[in-house]
Amino acid sequence: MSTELPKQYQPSEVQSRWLDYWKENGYFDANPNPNSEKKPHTIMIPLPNVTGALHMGHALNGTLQDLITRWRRMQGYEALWMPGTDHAGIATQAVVERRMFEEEGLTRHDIGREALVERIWKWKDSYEKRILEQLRQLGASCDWRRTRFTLDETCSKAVRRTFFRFFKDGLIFRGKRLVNWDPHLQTAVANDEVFHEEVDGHFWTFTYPVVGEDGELTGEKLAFSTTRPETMIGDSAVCVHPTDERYEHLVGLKCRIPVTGRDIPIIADALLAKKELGTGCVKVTPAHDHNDYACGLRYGLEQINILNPDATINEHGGEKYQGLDRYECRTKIVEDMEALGHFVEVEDRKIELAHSDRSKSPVEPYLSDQWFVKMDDWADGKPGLAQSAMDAVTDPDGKKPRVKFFPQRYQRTYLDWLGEKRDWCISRQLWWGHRIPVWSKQIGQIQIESGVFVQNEDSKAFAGKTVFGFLTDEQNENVLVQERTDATSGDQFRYVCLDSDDPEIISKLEQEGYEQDESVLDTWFSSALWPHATLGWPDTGNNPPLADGSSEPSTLDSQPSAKNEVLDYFYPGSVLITSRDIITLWVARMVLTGLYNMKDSPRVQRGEMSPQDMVPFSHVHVHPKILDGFGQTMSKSKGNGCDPQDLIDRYGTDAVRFSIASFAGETQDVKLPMGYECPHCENVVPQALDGKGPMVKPATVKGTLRGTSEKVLMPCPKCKKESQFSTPQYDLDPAQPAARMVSERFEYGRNFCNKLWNAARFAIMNLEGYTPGKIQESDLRLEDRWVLSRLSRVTEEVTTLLGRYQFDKATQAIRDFTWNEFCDWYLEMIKPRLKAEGDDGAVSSEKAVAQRVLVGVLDGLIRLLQPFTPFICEELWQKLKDIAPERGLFEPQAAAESAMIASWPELPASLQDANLEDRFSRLQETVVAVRNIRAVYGIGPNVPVKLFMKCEPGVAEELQVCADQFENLAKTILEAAGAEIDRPAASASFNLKDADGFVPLEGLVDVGAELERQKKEADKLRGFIKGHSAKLKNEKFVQNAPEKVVAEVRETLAGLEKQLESVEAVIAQLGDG
RNA sequence: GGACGAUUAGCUCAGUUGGCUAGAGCGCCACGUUGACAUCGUGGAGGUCACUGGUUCAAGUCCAGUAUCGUCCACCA
Repeated sequence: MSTELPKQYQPSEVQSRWLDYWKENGYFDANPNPNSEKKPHTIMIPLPNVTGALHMGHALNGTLQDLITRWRRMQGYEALWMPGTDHAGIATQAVVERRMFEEEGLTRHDIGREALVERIWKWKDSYEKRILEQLRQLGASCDWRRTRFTLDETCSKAVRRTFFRFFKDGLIFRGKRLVNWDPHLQTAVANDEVFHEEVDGHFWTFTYPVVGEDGELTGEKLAFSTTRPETMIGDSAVCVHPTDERYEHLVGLKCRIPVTGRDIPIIADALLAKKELGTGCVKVTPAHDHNDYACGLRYGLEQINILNPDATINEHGGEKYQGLDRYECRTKIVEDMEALGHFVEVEDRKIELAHSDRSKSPVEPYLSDQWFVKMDDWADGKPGLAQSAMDAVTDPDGKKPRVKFFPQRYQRTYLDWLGEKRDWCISRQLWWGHRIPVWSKQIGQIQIESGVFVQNEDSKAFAGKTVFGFLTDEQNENVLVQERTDATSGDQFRYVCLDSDDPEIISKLEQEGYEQDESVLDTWFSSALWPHATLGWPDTGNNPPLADGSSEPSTLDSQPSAKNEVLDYFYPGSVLITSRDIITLWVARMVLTGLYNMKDSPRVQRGEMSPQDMVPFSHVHVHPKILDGFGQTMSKSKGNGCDPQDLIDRYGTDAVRFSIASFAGETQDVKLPMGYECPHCENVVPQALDGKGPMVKPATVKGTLRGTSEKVLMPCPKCKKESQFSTPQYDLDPAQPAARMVSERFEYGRNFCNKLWNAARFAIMNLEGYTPGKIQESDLRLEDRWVLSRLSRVTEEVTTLLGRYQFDKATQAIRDFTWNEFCDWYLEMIKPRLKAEGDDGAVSSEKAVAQRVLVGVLDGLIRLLQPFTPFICEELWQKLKDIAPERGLFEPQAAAESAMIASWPELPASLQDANLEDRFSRLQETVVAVRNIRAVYGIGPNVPVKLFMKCEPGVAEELQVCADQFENLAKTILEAAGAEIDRPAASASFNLKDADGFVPLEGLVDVGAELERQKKEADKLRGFIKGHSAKLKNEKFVQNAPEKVVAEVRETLAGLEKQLESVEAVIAQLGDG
């Protein structure tokens, strides 16, 4: 039989083979299994955006999810890891629009809604494919059959139903919101598409005349400052601080805007006005400033929009200003104010002005109509959506919290944000996304008295918005009709909300003059539904279709009633693994929509679960972020990202996974110094800070990547030859040489895999003649018992650590065991037995035992490692199966078909033997001490030395038992051990806690050097002794410290003194010559 | 501005409820390639635990403050 394994682990050969094997065998698939002992374990992927390829953050996120999924699967759970991608409205549309503009000079208005959406679908198809492939390459054991996309039919149904339910429950309202308006492109831009730039501006101070209670000017003037005088047209108030004595007497009066003649109230608001700033008085323009808007809501101020979409002044400017550009208007107003005698002064000032990323032109805060979901509680005190999600974490009923954060500190982020209960603006003026399922037409108009709101019983919930009437179309349960009046314009509308995409209903509506809302829903609206939508909700009568469109066969043939078994079985989910930046936007919303939508699901109706328990996951693990070598977030705009594929190709998937897991601790983000390896000369060019080195600095304009496909070629600083520099932002041109990313930190994982590989290689080479058989306790040697004790302990530890999501510690525990215990000691110690020949060349009985324990331990180790490094484990598992298909500790059993479906190791705790481990460390310390002496005196490893040990008889006996190991591990003959031993002449010595060792080195020992060495040792001991005895002399310590601690110090001190005594004796002898 | 986190060896990080001599990996130095592994082995050097106070018998660990760095959120008349 050939057991030839290459000397080095070759990941690329192994990886594709096992990916196919796992897939063919359906090992990743998870199916409802309610009638078996198996329990479900559900993880929903934090759906990656189809904006671009995956980066290192995804690699970390994916590795951890796969680790947990594989672990739980081995533990016997029906483990589902649900994959899928997010349409990512703004980001994706922006990238496609930008590319289209740069390559073809086209804007979306040139090609129209339908054509743009079609183009984005094509983009989505290509990137979704790439993303899923990247995940596969990482070894992700997702149930790929169930892959979902937020715009697919299953998810769309969930979106429509949720919106409809919200609408019906009065949770959806229409309101105004200030958006960042790009007048050039005539579109709203998201916050992250806005950059701030300092521009030269002016800071004017003007006055408004005060109007008395009789409506006449009092002669007093109120001074204020502004950088945007044109917004005067839209002022609704002037605001001062409530405790500002200068203005106290004016609050409640009005003042007049000189250029329009309109009177506005003088109000006092502590949040808006700051006494010490400027004149202490500020004008309030709710429709054109974010702070003023909030103030306007607090005081019920009129919101006056003064701009047309192209940023010219609208009808509110009156004859004088209407039609002027906002900047022309600014000049005009300044002139007019001056002419009217209300100008005080002007100074030049640098102003931080918001600019649109796309058009690079200034954006204006612009009041627009938007849809909202109410987050606040109900007027009657019934908890609203936000409160329900908070309760799931804080557990007000004193039961177990239903959602728990790991690490716990992150629950604060979640609670603080939800606690604000801010209404959720769900509409976006985009074309890529779920269209808002509401059709409307205007049915009239009523006059609304300026500045006064029409109040009704929902006033708290709908502050600033008004609801009139609520009709339901009784013939269609999926049609809701509502009539509402716009609180600012007085326009009356009838809205029709549909939970249907039935073209017949829609065309009927449109015939009657109804138009569908142009906006689409916020991306987070659909991703909030991810945990239940992917499982087929709201369809509770059928299993969700699989990704290829086929339907999943029922697993419950006996059950005649149709039901959605998938949703029933896998919801509520188990754990969400994500990064901290979406705790609010995503995690919080998944909890609240999950509770809301699932509160009346079949399991609740059947009484199996309470509505409060229908949370999407019971654990949230928040993992660290990946940073570059300078501690900066990796981002597109900085160009410092890394495609995980570079690392996978270079180090192997398992190495990348293992390294990543070892980085994932509870506190620190992961700093990854990276470099680019020149394909010509292999020189590694370190990644430099933004713009200061050979880092790929993608062509940027004002801080943002131009998402073009242009290839950047850069010369290597050493060999001067050009190559592409890899980045996740570009697809590498295969025709050009590429400098791909490397990072020393991944050698950790690569080296570990290689070590494991070689340990297994050694085992396999020594398993010739292996026969399965029961391992008798009495046949076990010291090292066997020790390795089993250690394996049992480590297994327990890793299991606990994974349960707490402490991946760094789990990784370290496994590595330490594998390398420093299994390889360094156990394998070394069993070599003699493996070499022992039996009679007639047959396998000797001691060899047979060694083989059985070895293969049993290796088997356990591979299983322990499978979730971390699945590929190498599968490879070794299969190799091991060829030579030892039946194996195991104590009782041999047939090995599982695949490592990934083998059971998670559980070793009896009775194997753990602290006393034996202590004895073993004495052996280790002795061996190390002898090796040390060899190193110090330059005695080669093959020159035999003798060892004398002075110690208690009991210790001596234990040393004698493992005497053969001294020879094996240190080429050392234990000549004698016991209390009566004296230091042989011309020997080097060492001392342990309970023994002194002497190695006679006739002719080899340099007395002077040895004396030096021992003196140094004595000094070290004296230092420790001083510290310890000082403690004991301190009465307060002896009085106050726990007895146990005092006793420990005494014991240690005694030991140290004894050791010092031995060393001093040696020194005395050496001194004598 | 608010919240959270970090600051320990040249680098990247561990360090449990305060308690024996503060650890690991990489890098460095010396030695070592005939049988698992040079992606290796053996041995070694290397730390004023950011700073200043405080609590305590005892502080890397707890408290207060300072400095620097980072993340998220809010915002910048």
